[in-house]
Order: sequence, then C-alpha cells, then structure tokens
Amino acid sequence: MISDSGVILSLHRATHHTLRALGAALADLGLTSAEINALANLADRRSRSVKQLGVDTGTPPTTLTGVLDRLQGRGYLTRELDPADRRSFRLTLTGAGQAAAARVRHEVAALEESALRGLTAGQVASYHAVITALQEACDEH
Amino acid sequence: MISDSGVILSLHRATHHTLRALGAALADLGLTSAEINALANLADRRSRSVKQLGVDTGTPPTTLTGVLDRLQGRGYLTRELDPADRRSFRLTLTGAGQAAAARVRHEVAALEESALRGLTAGQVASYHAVITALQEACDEH
DNA sequence: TATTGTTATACTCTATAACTATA
DNA sequence: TATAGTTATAGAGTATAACAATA
Repeated sequence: MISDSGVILSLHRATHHTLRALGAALADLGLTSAEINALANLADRRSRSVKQLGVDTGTPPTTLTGVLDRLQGRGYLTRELDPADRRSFRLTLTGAGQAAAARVRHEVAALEESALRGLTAGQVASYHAVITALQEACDEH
Repeated sequence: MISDSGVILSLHRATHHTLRALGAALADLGLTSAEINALANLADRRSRSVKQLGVDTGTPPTTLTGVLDRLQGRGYLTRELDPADRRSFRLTLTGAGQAAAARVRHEVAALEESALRGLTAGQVASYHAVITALQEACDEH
C-alpha cells in the first residue's frame, strides 16, 4: 500500500520535530529528550517501577538507568526499594521533580493545543487508533 | 487538555516501538535507525541534496554526514557535486542501495499493512492530519 | 529458573561551534 | 553576507551481554 505509506516515515519525522521543539521550549531546564519523556510520564505523580516507565516511554532499560541517575542527581526523583518486590524500585518525583515535570507537561500541552486547534475530537481519536494499531503490530512481530 | 494529552507522548512511544521492530526485521542488513530512515526516504530513487534528506527524515546535518558516510562506504549511494549549485551534493542510490532500500520499504510496508488492517482510510487520513498539524505547530514555534 | 535492574563495552545520535567552499 | 556540507568535541542514546539480588 504505497499510497498509505508515510504512516511510519511521517511518524519518525514528527517525532524528531516535536523533540526538537520541546527541547527548545524547555532549554532553560537543560533536559535531554529521554529526560523530558520520562518526566512527562512521571508527571501524574504516580510511583512506578523502572520497567513500567520503560513501557510507558518506550525507552530501553539501559538508557533508563542513565536517565534516572541524572534525574536523581538533580534531586528530581527518588528510587526506593519496593517492599512488595525487592528486585524493583518505586520511582517517585520530589517536589523539585514535580515542578520540573509540571513545566514539561505545560509545554507539551501547549504544543498539543497549538497543533490540535482546528482539528476535531474524532480526528484525534483516529490518530490514537492508528498509533495503537502500530504498537500492537510491533508487539505481534 | 489532559484528555487530549498523550498525542505527543504516544507519538514518541510508537516511534521507539516501530524503530525497534524495523531494526529487528532488518537485522540481517545491520542498519541503524537513522540509516533505515534515510534508505526508506531515498527508496523512490529520486536524487536529492543532504539538506532535503534532512528535511524528509527529520535528521540534523551532523548526523546525516555520518549516516551518509556509512551508506556510501557500503556502496549504497553516491555523493555527486550538483553542477547547478556546487556547494551541495546530489545523493543517489546505487544498485545495491536500491536493493537494500527496497528491503527497507518492504518491511515498512509490511508493518504498516499489518497495523492498518481493520482501520479505515478516513482514520488514516485523520492520523496524517494530526501529524501534519504537529509539524506545523513545531515550525511556528 | 526467571525477572528486575545495573554495569561494561562499543558504536551511533545529537547539539554546538567552527570551518571550507560556493553563492 | 548567506548557505551547503563537513569536522571536532563532548555528552547522551542504544544493543548486547554479563551480572547480582530477588522471586
């Protein structure tokens, strides 16, 4: 289906563009793309394991170790042993981490609002349907 | 708009997943994500400049130099000075490069077909509308 | 035995700035 | 002066494999 093509290529292109735009909007925080992605996902204040954060962000574990080291070094989060499973950590944002995450979410939301203005809820729902279908196709593989 | 949220986060997540799936499907070629992305865009056999390829893929120039060095080293493409503007190169796939690019396009198309099966053309069109809106919002910034 | 997370290694990606050649 | 592309540098992302601790 060449005519349908571009679904994946435009996905990658758009990712590059949004990462660059967010990095620029958040330049004062000096965060990398993976750090921004992690903070945006942690912004809901819910604790989760490293593995879960990897699933949420799409980031592999070896990358997350470094990302979490830096965020922890900034005092943005804590790693606490999970009493229920002492192999894993519960990641929790500190106050400073919540503030940074709120900034990240604000910029993400601003970019989304700017982009989605003029589009319908149905179009956004279709977008999510395609994204979900892509993920499932990858998982099947 | 928390309810609309996830547009950008799921974009990044899906990008990670598709890159990993394509890398696995094309493991025998030993290509990196950026190389896959470049080949997929060059697969239409049309020559273009380094700058244009950067626009097409979303890859910055400093990354492209290395990517093109490796693709050229494999004998996949040639860099020829553009007679019309001798500051720039025209990138053209060789026969081997076209074969590799065809493999890449085949895997990309297979993943897309697998994902889009069950979705309507309208949903895919809406997906592209959201992607385009995101890009334009980034450019405005 | 399997899983969570880290570490080690090697290579690639990226931003930034400076540079050459051309326009 | 401005643009196309490269180079240099330093830091970050990634795959792979191995590892310790826990399940």
